[in-house]
Amino acid sequence: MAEVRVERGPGRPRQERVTGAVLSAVLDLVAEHGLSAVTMDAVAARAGVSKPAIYRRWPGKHDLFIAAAETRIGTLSVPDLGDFRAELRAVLDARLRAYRMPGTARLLAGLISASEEGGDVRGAYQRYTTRIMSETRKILERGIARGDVRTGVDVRAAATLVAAPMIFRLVIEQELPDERFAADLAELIARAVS
Amino acid sequence: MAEVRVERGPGRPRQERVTGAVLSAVLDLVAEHGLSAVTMDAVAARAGVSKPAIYRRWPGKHDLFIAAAETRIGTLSVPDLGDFRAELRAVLDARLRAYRMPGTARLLAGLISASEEGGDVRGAYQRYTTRIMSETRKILERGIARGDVRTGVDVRAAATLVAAPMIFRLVIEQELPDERFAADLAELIARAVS
Amino acid sequence: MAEVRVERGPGRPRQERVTGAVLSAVLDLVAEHGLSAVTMDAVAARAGVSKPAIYRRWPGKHDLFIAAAETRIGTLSVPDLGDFRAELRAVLDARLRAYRMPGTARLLAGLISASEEGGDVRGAYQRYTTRIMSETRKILERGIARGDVRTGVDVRAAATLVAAPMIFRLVIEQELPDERFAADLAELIARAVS
Amino acid sequence: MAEVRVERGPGRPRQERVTGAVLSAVLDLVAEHGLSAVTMDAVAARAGVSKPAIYRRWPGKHDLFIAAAETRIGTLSVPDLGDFRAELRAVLDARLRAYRMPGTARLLAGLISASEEGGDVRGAYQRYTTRIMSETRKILERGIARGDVRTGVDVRAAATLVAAPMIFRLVIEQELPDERFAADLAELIARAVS
DNA sequence: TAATAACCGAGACGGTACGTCAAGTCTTCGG
DNA sequence: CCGAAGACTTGACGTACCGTCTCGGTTATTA
Repeated sequence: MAEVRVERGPGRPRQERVTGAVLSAVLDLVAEHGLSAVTMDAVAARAGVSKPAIYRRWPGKHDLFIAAAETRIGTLSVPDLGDFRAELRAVLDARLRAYRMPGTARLLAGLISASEEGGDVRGAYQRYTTRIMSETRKILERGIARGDVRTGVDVRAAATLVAAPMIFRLVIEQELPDERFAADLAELIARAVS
Repeated sequence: MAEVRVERGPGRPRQERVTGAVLSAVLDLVAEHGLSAVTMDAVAARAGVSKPAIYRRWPGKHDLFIAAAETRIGTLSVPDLGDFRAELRAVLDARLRAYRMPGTARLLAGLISASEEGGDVRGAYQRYTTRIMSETRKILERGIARGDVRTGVDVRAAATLVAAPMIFRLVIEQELPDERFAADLAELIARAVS
Repeated sequence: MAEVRVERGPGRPRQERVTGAVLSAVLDLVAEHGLSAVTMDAVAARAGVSKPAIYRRWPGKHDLFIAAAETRIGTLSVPDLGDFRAELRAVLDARLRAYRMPGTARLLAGLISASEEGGDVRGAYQRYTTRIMSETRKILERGIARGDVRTGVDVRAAATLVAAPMIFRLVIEQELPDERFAADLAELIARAVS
Repeated sequence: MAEVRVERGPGRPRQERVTGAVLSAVLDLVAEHGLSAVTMDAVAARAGVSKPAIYRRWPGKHDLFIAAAETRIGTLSVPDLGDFRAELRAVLDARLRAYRMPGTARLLAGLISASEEGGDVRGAYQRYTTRIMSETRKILERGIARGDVRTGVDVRAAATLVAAPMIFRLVIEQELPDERFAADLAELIARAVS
């Protein structure tokens, strides 16, 4: 049984319960009472956990926040549907569902502010944004290979064109994007790259 | 003769000097030392002004921040250049110059977090975002009238498509947009709407 | 009408109304809402007067406070009643009536704190305390001359013995002195000095 | 063995160091620079302690001040000397020494103003004044039992007669009481009650 | 079986910023 | 020059949050 033993030092092991409870406490607080309610004390209280237990896991508030946000992305991988337009719709619809969950606008706002204020948070944040962009780049490249998408298209610029508008509507315009908006976007972007 | 009198109540009038000094102090501090350096005390000290003088003008930190950011937009009005693509480039270039000013990424991040945290800030913030979108809508409508832009295009969605990517690159991807990016965008968007 | 003109420089003369209104405003505020309610703004508002109008008359808050308290002493001069004990009762009764007016405890407390905090208030304050002591010294000296009071008695110490207990009861013990207390005091002091 | 356990709740216990340092900081500041120098920030700095640590122990400035003053009384208990006059001198001399310590006048002034301004300070202040009066009452009652003091004397009034003059001289007359004054007082009071 | 080490909740701690309030000065207008 | 109104500086107030530390006590691994 030694070969499956999880590597572990001496002493009492960390309780998994704590990690999960803290992350959902952050998400709940953001959704219910807004960014300013996400106090370390509030998180600890809500999670039924002590502050040191939190700081043992994340070095600071920003990192915790990003970790909590990360649980909300859900790595969608779009299968080859044989058609760029269809795959684009799949990506946008998946994002639409994610962004329409309660509190997402606040979550993104917190993420942005965390990434700007905290000096040591870049790594975690980069991981987050990269994950957002990657699926789009994949379908674009697949489209180019297939011939759906023009050869000259700059993949990175196009990916930004896909990812940006929905976040913009949510965070800057402060409105919940809807089906209609996703459809309009798909139409515009499909024309842009073909 | 009374009709040209500047409306003014009794008592000592507010000094314009103060308002201006405070707003630039905010912008300077953001650019030089980042969001977390924008302390009310720091702003007051930098502006050579007292804290109460600030709170007389803005109810809280968030409102002040948004007011400061508002001075950075500069209402560009693009003249009719006879061609949608040219006007689009003009808009994107203007924005590019504005966003490449030092500290703009931090400013926008602060703006977003302020708009999300503060309960009584919506008004000022709405004014801000509206101003960003309006010029784009104008050139789109002009293009539709002219025939450059196809009739079926949803103006609002298209305007979002113009405004979003550059802010996204700056604030989410945390990279300074460049000429090349602006050109790519113009090409993509022009194709999208024509 | 020129011959009755009070000597006066150029410009608008001071309105007597203001001085009186300010002094009573201080007394009213102390009596009704306590020491901490005596704000210069509150005084100005209550008196229907502007702050500069107050500062033209008194150099600072402490001086104003002492001036207001001074209006509450009322220079009693006890006539020769032929008997020290009777005159002592007259003095104590007069003081009793003054101290039982509403807000006197607070007034005295403010006076003490003003005299301790303000560096330039000593003069006005000395005038105040001197006035309190003088009548007692007079009846003591009259008693000595008359033979009611022992010759060896130190007048100043005895005067303190008369003045102190009632203020002590009011300000330190925080209780309203009554007839009974005045009578007990008179008895004790009369024995002490005869 | 549980019965000797010091009662202590969970969590990090308060550091006694803090409490002591704060109280002496208050006394030092009063003695050295006067009442107006007793700022919460100054106290915190002087004590090498943070402001919140102070507010955890005392609800406000007034309460802190009174607590600090309380450490200056020192419960003297006069032993039975067989003679009222001697015990009276002992009490007055003890008080004289206490009042001649530097800054005591300011301390008492602050105490009085604190007790009058603060709404929730009565308890602590009552404890303070009671302690001042009690020793005097004891020697009076002992004197009555012994026959030194006449039976009809109202103990409370007489106790006030003992406690009041020295504080009066210090705080109202603003003069340091001396040996001579104590002797005069003892003589007068002894005659008053016998 | 005992020792040891890391965990846990609770909560005090230093530091820093917040937004407010009062004192006293200054500036504008009008009388 | 006086007066009302009110903006201004200065500086203290009391509160909130962050991240750390210190308790008493618990749970696992190692000796």
